[in-house]
Amino acid sequence: MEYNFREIEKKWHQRWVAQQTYKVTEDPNRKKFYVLNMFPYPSGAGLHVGHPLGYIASDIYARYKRLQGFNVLNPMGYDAYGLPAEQYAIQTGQHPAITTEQNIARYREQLDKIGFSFDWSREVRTCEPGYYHWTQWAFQKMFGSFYCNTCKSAQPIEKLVEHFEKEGTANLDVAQSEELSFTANDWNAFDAVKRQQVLMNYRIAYLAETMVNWCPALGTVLANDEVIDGVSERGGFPVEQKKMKQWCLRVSAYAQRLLDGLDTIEWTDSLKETQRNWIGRSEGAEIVFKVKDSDKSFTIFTTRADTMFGVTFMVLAPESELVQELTTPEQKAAVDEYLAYVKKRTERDRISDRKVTGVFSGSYAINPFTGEANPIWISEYVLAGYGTGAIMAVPAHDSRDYAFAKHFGLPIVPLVEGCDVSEESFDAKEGIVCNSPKAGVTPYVDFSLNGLTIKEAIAATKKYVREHNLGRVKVNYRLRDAIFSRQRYWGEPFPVYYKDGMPQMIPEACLPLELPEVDKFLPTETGEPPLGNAKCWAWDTKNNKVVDNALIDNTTVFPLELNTMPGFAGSSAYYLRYMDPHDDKALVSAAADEYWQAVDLYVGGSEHATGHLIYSRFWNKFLFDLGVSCKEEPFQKLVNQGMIQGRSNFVYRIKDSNTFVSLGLKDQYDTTPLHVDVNIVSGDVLDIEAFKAWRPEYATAEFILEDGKYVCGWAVEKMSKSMFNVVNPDMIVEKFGADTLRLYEMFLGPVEQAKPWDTNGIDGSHRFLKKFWNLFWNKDSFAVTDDEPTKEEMKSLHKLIKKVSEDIEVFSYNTSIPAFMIATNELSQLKCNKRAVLEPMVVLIAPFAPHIAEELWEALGHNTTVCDAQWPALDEKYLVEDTVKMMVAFNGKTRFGIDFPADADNATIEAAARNHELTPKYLEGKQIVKIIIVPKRMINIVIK
RNA sequence: GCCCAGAUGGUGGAAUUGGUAGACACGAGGGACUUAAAAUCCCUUGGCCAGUGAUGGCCGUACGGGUUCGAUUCCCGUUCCGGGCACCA
Repeated sequence: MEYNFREIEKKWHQRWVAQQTYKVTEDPNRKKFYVLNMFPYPSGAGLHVGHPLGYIASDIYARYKRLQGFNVLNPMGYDAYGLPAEQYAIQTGQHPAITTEQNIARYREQLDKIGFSFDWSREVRTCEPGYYHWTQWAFQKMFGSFYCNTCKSAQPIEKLVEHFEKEGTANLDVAQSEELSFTANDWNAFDAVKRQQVLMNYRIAYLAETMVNWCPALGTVLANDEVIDGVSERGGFPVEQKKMKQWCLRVSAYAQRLLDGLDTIEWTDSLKETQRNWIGRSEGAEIVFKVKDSDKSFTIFTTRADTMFGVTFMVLAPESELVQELTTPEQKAAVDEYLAYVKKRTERDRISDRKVTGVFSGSYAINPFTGEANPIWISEYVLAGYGTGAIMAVPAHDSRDYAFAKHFGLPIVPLVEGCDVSEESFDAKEGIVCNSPKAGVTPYVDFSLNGLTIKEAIAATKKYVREHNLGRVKVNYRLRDAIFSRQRYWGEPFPVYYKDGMPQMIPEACLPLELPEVDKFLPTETGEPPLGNAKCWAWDTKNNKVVDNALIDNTTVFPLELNTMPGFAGSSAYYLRYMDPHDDKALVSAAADEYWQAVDLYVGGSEHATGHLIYSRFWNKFLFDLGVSCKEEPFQKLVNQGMIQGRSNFVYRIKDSNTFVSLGLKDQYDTTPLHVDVNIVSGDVLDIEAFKAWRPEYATAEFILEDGKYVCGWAVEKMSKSMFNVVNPDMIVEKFGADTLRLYEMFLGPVEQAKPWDTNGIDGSHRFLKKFWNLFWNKDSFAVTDDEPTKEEMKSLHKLIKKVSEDIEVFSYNTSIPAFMIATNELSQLKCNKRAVLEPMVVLIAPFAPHIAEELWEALGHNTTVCDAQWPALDEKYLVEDTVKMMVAFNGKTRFGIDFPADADNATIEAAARNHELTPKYLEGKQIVKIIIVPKRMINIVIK
């Protein structure tokens, strides 16, 4: 019987569906295991061979865990909201829901061919009301919560109101946008609108006028992680800074917990490092500087409190509110001119040319340590969004301050013994402090830092600042709050209406608030987001329903929010929804959450390090505070699959001709390399007829061949349509079968590593499956017998059990596949066709190649699927060797191995080594100095 | 600039974590079967040198040092590639 993969795979796909083989239910009697892939955005291009890599890797793990007796949750769904469907809608008028539906159908068709063990009954789509119900619900909960720094958790906003009623802002330690100060009496005197405004300062989901990354080409704002080098991540359009009223999530409140949580999870060091950088914790001090000849003062943030005696000027961010306050009338014209200049510059300009620019404000600040008056400058190198938007400049020990001081001729005072600041600043945090005044010399401070190390000096200064009320010790984070509004159509609508200009939540019982229909997907003529085109988009508070805009009276019927939520909203808690996907009472029931806990193994690309993987952790921590999720960290172990790159092929056209020259001869001509479709190239040899047919202009092409062949050049590039290097998994499945594809993708290299796709090697994997098949079949008869296997055959099997079990645990599939090949070859040479060996082999290969495993399992006479089999147990006794080969080395040079009984002791080995008849050649005229025996490995004989 | 991870044949990659470097696969070369092709099977395949030959010798894991009886593996320095952060005070 031949290995007919087409029939086998078709048969088992049908049977798996019919028998619901992969449906899972909570079962308290079985241990659970939750495997998850980052769900895909269903793009119009369909899957290429790179996409399934992570799915295959995790599917192998899921199947393995199941064979080990775990109740495995391995779901799949779609991150269905996204820009491409919306842009397609703008161009063609086709509703994004239709585009998305079509793309999902195509994805599903492609995924089904590869034989995954997904429980499709748990599929989620972020764009379905039953799903985004809970996205909206979570948003409302965030709106109704504030973050308490003392109890380190989110709390209902009502608690904060209670606090205000009793003591105003006294004794308040909470996360907030600005530090407000009012009494209980003040609060009680505020009207409803004012109270709402105040509460906005504390809510975890809040509306605020903020500087946003505005992308005019896309017509929307973007989050920081969606902007790369000053251009949009999608499309590469320029991004500018703009002040807009936006929904924000107070992610920054969770900065410390996001940082601490990293120590409790099994992620790669590099990914944790990326998140630590992104969170950007820095410990320092906030110090208050008084303005000279004024009652004003302002606060700066520094991590180098030890450099107080080296401050020679101050700098404000151009966007800082202090700029208007501190600019003197004489300097106003110059400052205004500078501000206009800064405003013109985009984020990209700032990054590309780092010119030293700035202007003097006219004011001076008094250094609280020395009493010196330092000029206050304004410069774009100070960022408004970090710290307090103002710094003290210490040019001797900060390279940016140094460049500024040199450019504007400001003084530079070094503070570290032996440092040379004539050419550049001394930024290192190592050395002994000098140049601080002797104790008692200034009327301002009564201590000196001279002689301390920098670290000691920082600590001493902080202590002094705290004790003398000059400021406070402060931890700052680079992590900013997430902008949560997008001016788009194809996203979750906010369950929010506006009354007196203040947002109100629609009642929880009325969720989900469904996305309305619009005639046009573009922004309105007045510049409002696409939802401004909706005719029926107003909230009737009497009847609690969406009604026609014409009914808006602002007494009972109010306008609804026109923005929608960003892409990360729907993907932030989807792993919880998979636990209980059809629950219409809760995001996830307590029982389901209690059973599945959190994702045990999460597989996906590292490109989500500062996006989805931060937002999800934040979102989950919030739900944890609410008691919805029982685990604080959502993803216990995370594996980043490497990207599969394309391997492009090139042909070389001789300039101004239609003649193409083969790779080896191209240097003799003046040629232009052109991408050629990799599907008409095999082993870098061009199929000339297919090439001529590929494009009309090549129909008359001529070729200069080498050895009768046209050899193409190649390069590794991103897999993309424009480079003609996209390899479609359907074609591979059609030609070789899904099992071959699965095996080959895993064999290609370590899962975590980026690697180019090269279809050429796939034959090897396919051949292996045929050999494996042929262990069971002899021509057309099933050849498996019940004979007793030999020890040697059992050894082959148990070596394999050991290797494969160990490899799967550490995701090292690329080395277990060779182990299968070796075992198959050994058994094939031994002509082993015994059930006791072959049956466990089928179970071992089932995670990797499930279709062939099912077929053979059935042929072995089982009437259950191989998925319900037991992972074979390792019996070490078959691996114990009778003899051990010890390597013998003379002065470190390895010469040969000698077999010893496995239980030989060192004395026996040493005696044998001394007397061994194989050694005289090396011992002639030499003397043994010592013999070192490395247990079970090596006898090292030192001779003289 | 700072942080993280790497560098092994023609190619993808192994190496029990300090013990015979190059498993396995691709590609290449040779052979068997065949009228032929496909398919299948077998042999060779890091480099250099010696030998008719079995075989033997030397070099070899980016580069330069070090530790060790012994280093792809550990330590120090250099170069190069990839990733993250970046006027973050």
